[in-house]
Amino acid sequence: MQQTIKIVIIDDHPMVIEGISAFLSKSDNFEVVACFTNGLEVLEFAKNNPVDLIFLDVFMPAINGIDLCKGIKQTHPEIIILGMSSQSERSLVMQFIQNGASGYLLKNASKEEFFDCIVKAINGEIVFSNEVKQIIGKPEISDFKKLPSLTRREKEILSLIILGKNSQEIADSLFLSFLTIQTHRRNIMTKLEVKNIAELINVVQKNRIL
Amino acid sequence: MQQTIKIVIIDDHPMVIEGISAFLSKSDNFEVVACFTNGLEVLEFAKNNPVDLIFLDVFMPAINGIDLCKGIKQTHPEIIILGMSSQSERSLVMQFIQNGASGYLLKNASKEEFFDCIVKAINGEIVFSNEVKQIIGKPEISDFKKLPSLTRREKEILSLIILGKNSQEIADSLFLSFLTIQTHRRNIMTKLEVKNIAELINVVQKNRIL
DNA sequence: TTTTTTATACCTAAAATCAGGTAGTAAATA
DNA sequence: TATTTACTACCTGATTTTAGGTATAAAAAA
Repeated sequence: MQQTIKIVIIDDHPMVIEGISAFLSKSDNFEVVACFTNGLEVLEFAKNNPVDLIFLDVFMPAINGIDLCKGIKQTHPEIIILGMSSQSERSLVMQFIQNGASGYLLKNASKEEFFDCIVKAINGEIVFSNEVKQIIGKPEISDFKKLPSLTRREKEILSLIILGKNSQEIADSLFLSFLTIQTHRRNIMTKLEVKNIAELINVVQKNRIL
Repeated sequence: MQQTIKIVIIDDHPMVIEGISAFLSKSDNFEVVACFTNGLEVLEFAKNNPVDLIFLDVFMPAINGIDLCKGIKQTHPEIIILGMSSQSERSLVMQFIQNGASGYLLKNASKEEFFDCIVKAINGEIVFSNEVKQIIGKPEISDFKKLPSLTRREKEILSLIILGKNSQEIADSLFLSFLTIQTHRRNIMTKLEVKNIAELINVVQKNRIL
């Protein structure tokens, strides 16, 4: 008989914490040793306490789940991390795995999926809940292109475009020439390979640029 | 001593159901009589079983929470409905209340907020979790304008615009004249009071048109 | 130090949107 | 039945975006 698996849950929703805890308490193999609604606290906790596995909500107000995953893995590479979110994009899941996570679950996963994923992840597998499997099973062409990086100025202008400002308004508010804005605008759209504002907004939202 | 309050939970996330159930089981006053991940089943259940209060997730894959709320209230006006979601917009909460809901909670609400809201809602109050109170406390001008209704054709064209199609592409795919699309386009933008595509997309997403 | 990136600015021209108008037919509603 | 709404289509003109080019100075990176 092996030891219990020590689990930490990080989610800004108390009810989700309560829900996962309730799930896991039904098995003697799992022990929830800590829960945090603020992601950063886990780093302190892990220094002083053994942790086997972390459930990590990807969308939290204070810190980005992807960055937190990276941070945890840097100081505690032995901890298994499973990402969670309500909806998901293929590219997001991939980014997460690339930052050291061992798997990704959608929050609509069943109890069985949770159990199954924990066990497999502990054994070194990369695991996904069923719906995530479907998502990552349908790769889009766009997923293979690595995202171009926008400069600070480009992001600044992009955010104003998305708010609905036209080039002249952006020029006025940034004290730049209208023509400069046109240039940046063209560079942004060329980089992101879109041909109009609607596509631009779609790409930005899908890939969480900004 | 009054009877227990019979509660139904509707959410497509098993873990959220588990979480709320765990919350509520800590008080003898509450009894979770049923849970559904598919919203429509509740209508059938309510025909044959007494229900005092329903927790209703607003965003579910099959049916829209707002419409479901309306549907439940039509056949069972005596049932208290509390809406839930992870994030929220003022206009959404308002729509929900207008459709007969007795309150709205964000899913990051604490156990205490849940208890408090249930009791007050049962006593006839309209209740909001703390964060929702903040949201609805900051009314925007746009919230006071009631949403104009778009026709079926307009919605169809709107969805294509948002996908990034231009007028000619939309005309081709719907077998209509380019000029007809221009007219619909103008009508849509006039109705929603926006002056370009970016603003259009913002309004559509904010108000969950489509 | 040389090269590349970033930010700036201008020119021209095509394409698309935005904004105003009118108008006929069919369907739904009062 | 009369009226309104929805859908269709066209005309004109102004504005804006899209797309191609070039170019310079400063900053950052190799």
